[in-house]
Amino acid sequence: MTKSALTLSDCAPATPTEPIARSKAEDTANLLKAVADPTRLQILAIIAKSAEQESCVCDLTEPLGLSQPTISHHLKKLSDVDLVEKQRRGTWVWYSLNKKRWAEIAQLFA
Amino acid sequence: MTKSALTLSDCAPATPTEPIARSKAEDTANLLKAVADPTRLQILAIIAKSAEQESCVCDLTEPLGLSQPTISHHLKKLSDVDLVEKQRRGTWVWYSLNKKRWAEIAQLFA
DNA sequence: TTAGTTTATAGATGATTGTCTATGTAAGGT
DNA sequence: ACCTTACATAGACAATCATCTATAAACTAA
Repeated sequence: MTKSALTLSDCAPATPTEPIARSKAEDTANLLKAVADPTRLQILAIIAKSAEQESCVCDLTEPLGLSQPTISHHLKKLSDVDLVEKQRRGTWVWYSLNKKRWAEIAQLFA
Repeated sequence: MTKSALTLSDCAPATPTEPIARSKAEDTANLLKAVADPTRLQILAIIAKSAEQESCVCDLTEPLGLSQPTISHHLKKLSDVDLVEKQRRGTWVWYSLNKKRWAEIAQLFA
């Protein structure tokens, strides 16, 4: 069998290792769920486009037209799967992309 | 500004084109939602691994331990975003990957 | 300490989703 | 025609989720 373009082979349940494959599929799904939301895609795009490749919460509320707690909620989702990193500088918290994690997603579809 | 690794730039809301960027982000999110589910990841992996790179519904129910309607439901989700293609041969319906669509996802994270 | 600013958390709510059972539809065989 | 097999659709239900308002927490500056 030739190697397929799909790099999700381990998600397939071979009978003896079924629970392992399932939990791996769940991990991957959790990561993808974090990016499978229009608002979070916009957040990531804004961060990537911004001058220093980082944004604070207050930079995001106005362009996205959402409340501050909602933005914080989305950033937490992204942070929970390690797709963004946060850094406090004084009163502000700056969020930036974790490019390594981003590349891991790309690898899933390579 | 150098080109970033993020290829989702159009999701960022530049003030005058905000609704357009939003709808593009929604389209992308819909595509990603289709793969952001552990069962559907397993389905895709099983199809990719199988001999002729295609599976019928009945090939999936047992290894995944789910009912036939549930499998059909997931295949419809994948089919709705054009990630799998269906082909009826007699009583069976064979599902295969749409590799072009798969590559489009890869491109999002390139 | 007090006030002001920025971010996080808690709780509520309506919408979406993954799953099931029950039933319908399509195709093949007797 | 009838039965069987494979798949799709409809409806129900519990769980998850995106959003809001209200409030707490962290930090700065007088």
